[in-house]
Amino acid sequence: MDDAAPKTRIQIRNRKVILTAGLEVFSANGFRGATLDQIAREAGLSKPNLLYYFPSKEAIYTALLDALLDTWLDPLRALDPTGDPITEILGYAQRKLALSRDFPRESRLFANEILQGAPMVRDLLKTDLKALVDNRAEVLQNWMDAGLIRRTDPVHLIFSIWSLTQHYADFDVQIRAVLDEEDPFPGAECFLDQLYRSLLEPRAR
Amino acid sequence: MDDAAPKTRIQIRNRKVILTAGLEVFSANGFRGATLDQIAREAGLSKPNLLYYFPSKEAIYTALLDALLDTWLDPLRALDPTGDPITEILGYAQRKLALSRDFPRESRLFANEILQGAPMVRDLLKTDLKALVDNRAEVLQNWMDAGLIRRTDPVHLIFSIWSLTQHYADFDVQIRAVLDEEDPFPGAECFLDQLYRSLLEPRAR
DNA sequence: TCATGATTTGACCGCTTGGTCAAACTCACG
DNA sequence: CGTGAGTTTGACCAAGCGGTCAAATCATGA
Repeated sequence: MDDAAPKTRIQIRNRKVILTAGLEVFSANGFRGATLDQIAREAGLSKPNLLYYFPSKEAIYTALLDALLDTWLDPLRALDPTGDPITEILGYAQRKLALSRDFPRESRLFANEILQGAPMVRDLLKTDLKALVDNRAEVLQNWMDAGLIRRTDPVHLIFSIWSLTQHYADFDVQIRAVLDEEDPFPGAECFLDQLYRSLLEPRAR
Repeated sequence: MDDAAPKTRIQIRNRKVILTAGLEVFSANGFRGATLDQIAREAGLSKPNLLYYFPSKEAIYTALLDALLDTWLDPLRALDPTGDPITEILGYAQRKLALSRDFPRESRLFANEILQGAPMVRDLLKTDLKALVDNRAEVLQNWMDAGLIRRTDPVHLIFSIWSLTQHYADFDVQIRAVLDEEDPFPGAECFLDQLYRSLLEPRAR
């Protein structure tokens, strides 16, 4: 954003510590709900010390969001137009689900931001994200036109993968309250596989 | 909660006005992010006047959540064990989607609460919600055992309907940023129908 | 060793927060 | 009209908020 490359080892370490603490606190409380005191306590630093490494609360938040958005969309970018369609789409869903399992706080940070109207990233959604989705929807459309997968709305298909996978991170509390098992992810993997296979595999005629 | 039946017309009207304003503000900012001043402004009342009708900020919030939870789960309760399975499940998904279309703020209020760890409703989830889901999962399981729909995990099936339908309310900003059309709901209806038909309709053998 | 820049912090500031309270106002009803 | 319960609000409070600053401490290389 505004910060050039950090120099000393201490800077690198402390910026990392602060971002980790910020992720913890922002993802659990949203931007407005989080406080610098909470983040400072979580990071084991004093409040003025936070503001020595980041110019403001908002700077910590946007640094997190910026880093997040890239890695978050990588699985979608990785979808290979020359690969086997069903394998590619199922693989995408599984990679996205793995992100929810391994980085639930990142998922909740993003969910909080969108839920509250995406004040910081709305423009990026309309440009970068829209361009990526339009592009990948075209890949899906080509597969459908070639009869390799059944016809359906490609954009809603992408939405459904986002929704179903992120749900297991964002609504974690609800899922664990309802489910008997400890770990919902094996069941989720299996269900998603079955769901998208049913939807996409061309029927014998 | 603590309040008995309101008496005068003014009380009925103002409690309603406050709850409407509270819904607007809480759903857009979460509990911690919302302020009484915002709610008072939205309601057209003074801040001390809010606290004449509700004992605290939290009381407004929990009153909203309590009212919400009931209506939110009605479509699931309405699932008829004696009806046609596919019609019932598709109907449930469509009714839930209609809730997202017609009451997006309620959906976002709930999403905020869950996302932030469900501090106010966690116990209800573990008792009431779990009981309801267990019960409806049994209905689904019976349909599967009878061969009326294909076998799949009934609880993950319910999760998927929640996830896919609420997504259109909770991630509204993202969807509108990506989608070309104004109104995502006709496309969503169609997609969900196709998705669950593919998953559930028994295959010819 | 010292000097210099990087790092850390206690004290503080102006503002917002949820909430209180006494005083004022409104209104139905005898 | 009057009177008492119901309603409204300006002024206020203590706590918490994001952020500042000067002074203290630390680290490092000459």
